[in-house]
Amino acid sequence: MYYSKLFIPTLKQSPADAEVISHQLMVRAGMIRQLAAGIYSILPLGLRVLKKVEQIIREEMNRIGGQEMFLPSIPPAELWQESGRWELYGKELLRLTDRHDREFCYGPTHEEVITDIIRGGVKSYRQLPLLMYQIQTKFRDEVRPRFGVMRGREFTMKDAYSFHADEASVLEMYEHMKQAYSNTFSRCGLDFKMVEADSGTIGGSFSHEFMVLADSGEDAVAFCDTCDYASNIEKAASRTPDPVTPPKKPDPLKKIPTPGKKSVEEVAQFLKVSARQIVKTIILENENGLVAGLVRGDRQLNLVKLKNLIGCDWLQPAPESLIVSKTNIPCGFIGPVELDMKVYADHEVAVMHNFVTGANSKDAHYTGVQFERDLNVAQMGDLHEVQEGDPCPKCDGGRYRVKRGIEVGHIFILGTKYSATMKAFYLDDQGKENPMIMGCYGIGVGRTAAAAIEQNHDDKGIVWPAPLAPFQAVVIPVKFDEDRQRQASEEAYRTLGDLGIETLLDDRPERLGVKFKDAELLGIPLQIIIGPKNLDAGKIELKSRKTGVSELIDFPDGLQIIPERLQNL
RNA sequence: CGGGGUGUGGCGCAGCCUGGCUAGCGCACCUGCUUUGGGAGCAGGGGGUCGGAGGUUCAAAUCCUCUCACCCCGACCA
Repeated sequence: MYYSKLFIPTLKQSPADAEVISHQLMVRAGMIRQLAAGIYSILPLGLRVLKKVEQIIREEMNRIGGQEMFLPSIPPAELWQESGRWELYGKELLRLTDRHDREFCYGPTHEEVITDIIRGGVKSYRQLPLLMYQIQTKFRDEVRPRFGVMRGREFTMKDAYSFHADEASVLEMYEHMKQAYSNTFSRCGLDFKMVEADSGTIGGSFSHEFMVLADSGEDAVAFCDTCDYASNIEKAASRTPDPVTPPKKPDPLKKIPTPGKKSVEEVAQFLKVSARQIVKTIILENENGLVAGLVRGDRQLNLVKLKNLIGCDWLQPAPESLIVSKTNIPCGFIGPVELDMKVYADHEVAVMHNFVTGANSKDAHYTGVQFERDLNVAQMGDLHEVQEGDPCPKCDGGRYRVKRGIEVGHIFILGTKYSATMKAFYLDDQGKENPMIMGCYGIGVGRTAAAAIEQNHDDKGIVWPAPLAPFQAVVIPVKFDEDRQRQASEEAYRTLGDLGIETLLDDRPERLGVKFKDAELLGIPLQIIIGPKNLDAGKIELKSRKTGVSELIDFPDGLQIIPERLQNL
């Protein structure tokens, strides 16, 4: 395409409200424009990239037997009431009312709709398994949209759903999905990790996230430096600590005045002990009231782990006002000894002796606390968040590393959660009715593109992996209005087109520097520079965006090597 | 939802505290001349309800009240 005919509004300066690099560059490169919080217009150049991502996803979904379809973006409330999510989903679900006062929502995900269709069309185990998918606009009324298309409210998502007659079948599909997702993100040129993820109430280890490693990621990924164990930090298991031989004569419980010393650091300094000798007591609130979580002083409590251990519906830090009104103990001095609520202890705490805790009264702490003797613990488990350097739970000698990640894909097995409540039943070979077993699998299309930029950019702009680039090559004449250069440029443009290369011809009457800057900002993998001196010698210049290395090639025959060059980008 | 911040041509900003004359600067845009292998120079030009509403005042971008939008920091998610 001819650059002068396209709408590519590039900017020299970043918009003030763009925080992360991918957002800045997508705006500067003329790919997107913001319309409202978390709502973006996708401009032609941006759409070309999204279509590339979509096409890769399509090919990988089709390869494992996925069937593409397109579901309504605005489903009626009844389906959601039937599944129970009309109430459960909360404010993130954008609710709409039509002229007849009927309720609808803008679909944030489509389990209900697809389950409704499948239950009407599938009656026999012979029709299973099925894998259905769509690529469609979703809307989630996020509390805090940010980072451009990385966390928009309106966004494009590939969502897939599978239906099975038995567990083995869904597990097999799950493995296919892992492969398809790995292929997809590899083909997008991304450095990613497949990690175990919290599967919430569904249980089992059947949930994986695909994380693109990038400093701007909103999630943390913990992975072993030796074996292949990797997990979202929310779920990353810690190694069970070795038992510690108790001292022959344990210290007695002693109440020590610690005026004004609230934090672990303050108490440790004041009592001249290490943070590892202190036990932190964190008060949380769930549907049944207050509970306490215990972790070592140098650890952070992992809320997801504790929630899973308790098995409650929700769990959050209790506000200080609530704690004080219920317990009459000021924050900073709470401890597990004779605390009037259920106490859950991290397994590291269980092997401690002679430790320090709050004394449940203002300006005082206990020393010489003994786990067995002094505490009444409801349950113990792995409750702390792992840190860089912690031992790997799966292999000997391995150490955890922790990095930031962007969640671009998530797969999990749903089981019969929707099929049971929505009565999606099939008849098995005994003629018996069973709920179908389901899996669901999502990829954020725009987020994948943004993640690609986070991983592939430099101070000049985007450096697209060739498979995602809006154009694979750009022909840059030094002066387009000079006859010989124009003819050579157009010939190069045609030749590349014949070779199946998507090419941009920069025919604008701009100075060369401007054309270079734009080509670099846009991140087009290969530049073909056509100038008078090189033409005299029958040559043109081929320059790589990524390496900045340029070489002279014969014109026009040398153009034939370009498809091969692109293979390696 | 809590806490903080910002709204001034398409983009980035100054002006506001201490009201005052035609609202200014850089980039971008239009015209002309010169220039032309790394974001050109000169000259001329177009474009702004100063987020919105109300108020104070002889006079409001500036002060007051209300309101809307957007951004940033904390619990959810592709």
